[in-house]
Amino acid sequence: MKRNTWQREAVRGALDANDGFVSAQALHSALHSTGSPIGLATVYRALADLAVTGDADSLQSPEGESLYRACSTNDHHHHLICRNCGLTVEIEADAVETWAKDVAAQNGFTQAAHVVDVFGLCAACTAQAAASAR
Amino acid sequence: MKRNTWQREAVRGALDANDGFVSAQALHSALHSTGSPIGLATVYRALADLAVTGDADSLQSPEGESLYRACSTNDHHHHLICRNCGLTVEIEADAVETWAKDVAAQNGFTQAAHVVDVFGLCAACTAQAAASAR
DNA sequence: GCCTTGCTGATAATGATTGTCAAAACCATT
DNA sequence: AATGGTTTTGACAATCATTATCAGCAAGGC
Ligand SMILES: [Zn+2]
Ligand SMILES: [Zn+2]
Ligand SMILES: [Zn+2]
Ligand SMILES: [Zn+2]
Repeated sequence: MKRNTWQREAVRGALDANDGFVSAQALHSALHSTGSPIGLATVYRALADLAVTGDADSLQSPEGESLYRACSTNDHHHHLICRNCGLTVEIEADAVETWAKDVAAQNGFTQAAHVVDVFGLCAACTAQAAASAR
Repeated sequence: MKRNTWQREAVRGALDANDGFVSAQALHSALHSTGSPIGLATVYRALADLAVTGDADSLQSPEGESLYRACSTNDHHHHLICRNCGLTVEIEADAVETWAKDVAAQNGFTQAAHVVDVFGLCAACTAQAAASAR
């Protein structure tokens, strides 16, 4: 049976407190900075559990790191992510869903899954970059 | 100036000989099995170069490993990949291109890039899986 | 409160990738 | 073809994220 521990709650809470996608390491650091003595391995385990149950979304950063986020819905959706500050916008794209399904079927593929993420610079970071370049 | 070495050619050749996406480690093993004494670090460097120049496509496997492939075109495109045997189909999706651009612009994002990959089981692997399950 | 058993955390282990740097290979020039 | 400045290579160490271990702790049913 699955038990309830304060550690699991702490990780869930830390995820909720973060707006963008964060790594397990970053979340562990954040928890430590608030005085929590939670272990790193436990953070990894909790995040993996949350991802399995659908309570957290996960994706691979372009650098190959696993990032997690507590999204507002557990329905299938995608993300628009600022590569500078991590600001994340949840996006739905029925057109992309059907396209992915169709392209797989047309090529004889089954059990299709897809990875669709958009990375860019948010308006604030764009302005900041322009200012510092001046 | 960039020099031409047999190592670079060997990596390019090994990539061409492989139909699907392969990891640097796998490519190094493949080269070794043919008797090539090329070093692992060199394979990593060559692949990084090929990716920068656009001669190779790269993506992150769902497990976070960097995979490379020599595609038939250096134009922007995406991939449908068999997660069992690695069979890869190059796919174009103008609809997805415009969608990605639009969704970024509508949210004030600039310098947008996107990651779009479809993973599944190819027809052959699907049949094989069905047979072994019987 | 007791007991069973899942959970935690310090630490070691793993595995991919990158850094180091002396030796070897390129290549324009002589 | 030999020379020399520069780049590239490769063996190895170093990093870094993630996972495995495993003894001790604690959640929850009794
Ligand atoms: Zn931003
Ligand atoms: Zn989708
Ligand atoms: Zn296949
Ligand atoms: Zn595209």
